[in-house]
Amino acid sequence: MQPLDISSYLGRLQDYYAREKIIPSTTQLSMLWNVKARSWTHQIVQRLKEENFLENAPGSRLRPGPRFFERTVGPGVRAGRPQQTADVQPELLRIDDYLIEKPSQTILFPVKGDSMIDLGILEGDMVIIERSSSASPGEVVLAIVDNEFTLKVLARDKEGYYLEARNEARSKEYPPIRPQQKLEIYGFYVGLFRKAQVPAPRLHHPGLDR
Amino acid sequence: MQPLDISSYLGRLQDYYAREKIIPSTTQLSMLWNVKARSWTHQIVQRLKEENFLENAPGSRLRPGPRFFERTVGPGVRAGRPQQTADVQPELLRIDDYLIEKPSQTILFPVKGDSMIDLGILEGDMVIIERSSSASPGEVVLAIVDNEFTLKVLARDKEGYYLEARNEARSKEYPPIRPQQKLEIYGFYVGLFRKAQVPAPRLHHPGLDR
DNA sequence: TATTATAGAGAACGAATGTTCTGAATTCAA
DNA sequence: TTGAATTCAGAACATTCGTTCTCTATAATA
Repeated sequence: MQPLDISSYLGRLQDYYAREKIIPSTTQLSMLWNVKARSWTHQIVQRLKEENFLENAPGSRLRPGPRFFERTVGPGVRAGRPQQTADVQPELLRIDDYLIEKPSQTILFPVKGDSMIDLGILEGDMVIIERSSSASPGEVVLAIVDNEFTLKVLARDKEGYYLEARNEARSKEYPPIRPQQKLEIYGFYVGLFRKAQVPAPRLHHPGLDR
Repeated sequence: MQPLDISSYLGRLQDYYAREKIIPSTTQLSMLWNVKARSWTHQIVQRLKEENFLENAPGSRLRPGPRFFERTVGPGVRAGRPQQTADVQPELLRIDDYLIEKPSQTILFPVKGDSMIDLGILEGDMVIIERSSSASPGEVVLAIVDNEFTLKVLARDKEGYYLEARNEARSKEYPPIRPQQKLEIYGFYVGLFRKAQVPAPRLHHPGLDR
């Protein structure tokens, strides 16, 4: 029921917001969208508000609405190609919602070292930690050992709780950690995210290069 | 050199921003700060800009500056921990900002298989793909081979472009893929995120359990 | 006490803002 | 071909905007 194709306007605005972190005024939106009349820009904004991509902040300014940060999810990377013709409603996902359940108790930590490489946790990754002073064996936890944060798997045997690394290839370098007195748990691992490091730009590649 | 104690103003503004996700106008800032004169509000804003807590967005509006999201870690939490007093704890909602530069050209794909495990890309991860029909050798790309999406490393030799897996342990199962005719690139990998699978809940663990 | 910098108020102004109204051009089904 | 949406443009308006200027309090300093 939206005869006006709003998606191209929304896309431009989303890209703008990613750069500038602000929703501009109607006047500037007109320039961004190449719309001559502010009244028409206003109209488009109304549609975007109806669809919850935008909403009014105090002072009648605009801010991103609940759906503004939705990202489309494609099919599994080994499944078939997406059906172009069939108008399948694309699945949408908000990364933040997906990853974080309790924002107030969630903290991000950059990963150092390769002790958890077998779980696909690499140096430079950001792990998402939910604060908790307790955990169960088998969970990945952020513990405080010797005044340092360390991410390990919580384990337990007859002697009590201890911490295990997950790096089979270099297991000798990461022996189990048994706390001298008490084992302090800072939180448990709920997820991670990673920004690909840009490969060194290789110029002069005609053809397939970007 | 700042005789004016700016921190209380900043604090009110930070709280406001956490609620409303927007930096208000001078007029509304005056109300928020209980300042009668917009000129004085303007002055305070200038100081905040000098200290990089605020900055000007296009259209002479305000947006958070680089230091706006600094949070002071409470002394109780610190207690000799390896952390500075002031740490930049990014807003959790900004994971999306961190990962995605061009929202309109970005699509998420769930990963199936373990062909890229050496790069820490596991089954069940969500990879972030930026659309592009070209790429450079060495980049991780989402290509279309035999009508299927596949995530591989783009490589090139004298015979042309081909795709490589990254799974040393099972390299025989993932031989290089040489396209029969043309190699279609769908986009390139810019990052990923992962939700930890919850371990089977083990009940009745007194003490350390949650 | 006299001086001076800081903290705050008030008025004023042009520019930009959000919004509304009217009216064309275009599309599209009846 | 008629008529109705839809899409866009232009003008208009009251309000708010950021900014600047001048003018008091207050506090600290000499």
